[in-house]
Amino acid sequence: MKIATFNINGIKARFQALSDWLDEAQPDVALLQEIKSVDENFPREMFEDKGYQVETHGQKSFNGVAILSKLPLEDITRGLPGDDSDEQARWIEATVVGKQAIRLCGLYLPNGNPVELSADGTPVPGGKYAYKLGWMQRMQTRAEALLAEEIPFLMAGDYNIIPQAEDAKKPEAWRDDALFRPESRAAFRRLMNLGLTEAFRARNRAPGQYSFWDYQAGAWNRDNGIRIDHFLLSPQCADMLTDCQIDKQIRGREKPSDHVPVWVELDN
DNA sequence: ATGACTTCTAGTAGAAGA
Repeated sequence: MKIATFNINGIKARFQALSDWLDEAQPDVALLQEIKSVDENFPREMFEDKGYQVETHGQKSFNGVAILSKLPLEDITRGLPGDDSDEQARWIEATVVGKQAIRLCGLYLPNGNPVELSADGTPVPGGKYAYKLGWMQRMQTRAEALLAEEIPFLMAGDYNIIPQAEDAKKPEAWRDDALFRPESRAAFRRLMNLGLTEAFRARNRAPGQYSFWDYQAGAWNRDNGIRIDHFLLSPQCADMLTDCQIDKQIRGREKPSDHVPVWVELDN
């Protein structure tokens, strides 16, 4: 089963590019982020015509996640548990039913900039960086609950985390950024230290492998990128991993997203 | 260089992204 994640940066602006990529890459499942659309305006028929079941968790203007699947989806839930006051659409779960069922978590982790710190160095409560770290703590709690079930699951999407210096062309430029600060990377490590496998690094140790290039300052032409779109696999899911790749060439096309798809192949 | 691009919503600028 081929499962992909793709931050499309707006479904209206990316419809053609997404459609073309689906036709070529033929993922069984696509986890989408930043659909920037309410559920009613998502062009679901266009994907249903390609054979996908479409489940969205949308929001006006910003954020929004979705799952497209050629295999049946069950037990769909929307929103990351742990804070009923959080209205941002960044999390969707479903169980994809193949030979073995896999619980899918599609996520759009908060960016976290600008970083605002109190005098004691802790994030200012109510600020964007505090929201990011709090969101990651809720994600940790959700991962612990799923691990306790001992089922195959994965958490994939735009993490807005640069895990290591080798995941950025210019790591020094990101030192104080919410994507690379020690607190952000530590929270990502805490997830991995639960026993989750980062699929790309399990298959490829090469530096300079990126999934995002800024629109500005010729970042793509200079290969000035960062790797921030990730798959974390539960132990039972990691057993099935046979491949993980980044569809880098997509970034050089007409009217691209600033992210490219990342995908795993699972033998399930 | 509190910038460059691109998206969204709104309605001619502004917010947000990373």
